[in-house]
Amino acid sequence: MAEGKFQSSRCTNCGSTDFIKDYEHGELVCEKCGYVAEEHIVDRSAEWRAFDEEEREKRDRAGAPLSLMIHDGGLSTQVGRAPPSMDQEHVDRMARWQDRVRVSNSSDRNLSHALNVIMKVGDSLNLPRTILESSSLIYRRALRSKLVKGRSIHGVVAASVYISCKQFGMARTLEEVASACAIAKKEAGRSYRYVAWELSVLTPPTSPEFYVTRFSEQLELPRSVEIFALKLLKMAVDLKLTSGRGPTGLAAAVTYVASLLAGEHKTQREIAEVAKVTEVTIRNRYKELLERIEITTPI
DNA sequence: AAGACGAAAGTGGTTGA
DNA sequence: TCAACAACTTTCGTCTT
Repeated sequence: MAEGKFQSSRCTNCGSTDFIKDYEHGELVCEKCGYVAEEHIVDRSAEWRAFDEEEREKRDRAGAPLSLMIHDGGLSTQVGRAPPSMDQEHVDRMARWQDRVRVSNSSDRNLSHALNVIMKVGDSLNLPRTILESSSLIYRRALRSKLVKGRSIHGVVAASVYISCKQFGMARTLEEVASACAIAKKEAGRSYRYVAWELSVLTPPTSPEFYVTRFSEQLELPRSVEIFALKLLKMAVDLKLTSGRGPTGLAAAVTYVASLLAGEHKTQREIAEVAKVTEVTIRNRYKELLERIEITTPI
């Protein structure tokens, strides 16, 4: 099994046991040397469970992969935890299921259409299959609860995708999801609040740390800078500097400071661009940070 | 000249009466 | 429904490197 490889949590390059997760690419990367220990961990859904012996044993004993039906109805109780994995077999099953319902009644046609949209959105947002499957389950629950009636399919798809991104800690903003669904942010937001409320799905705000990882990657900053930024972020959280603040602005600010102090200087403009916030916001955030934190030179 | 700074006014969303 | 509010944006003049 591919998962087995992942279990040896020692870097084959330098022997370190410290790994960090790259959510953007679903990779497990050695903290010391940057060696990519395992790719596509998100697709295999290994990263959340690989260090949990009990879970792994359970799965080993069960043998076959967990069914798509299992997390149906269980979403509201699974907040913060990743649903079971999905492999090629699941994708095939989903496709077959999609084909099967195509000719049936109106709600099945609606579902079929929505699944197509979800696939496209997932493609343009670079989302792993696990999230797409989870999105489709949320959509299906919304459909069953008659939430789609009188609303646009795209709106409910946006809500479903956004909710499952949040549940998986996948850093995607509402704006990005909305634009992938070709709808306005306002409509996506309305739809998201409605669906989340009606389905009683708890969605904690996306943690800034997921954005830090993503921005560092997009800016091609070295791993050390990202790690430093995460440390700064933790300080900010501990100092309660984060409440009420947008996660992207915060992530942008710590990324900026980290890049500065690590001698890998990026301009406020560059960071503002990938973070989709303004330079002013970056300045305001990091000013607050510098007022409260004694910066010691990193590395 | 580019980057950073910060003041001031404007925007869109939330909250609470 | 409306006003107050906080976070954020836009714009722009000024300072720094």
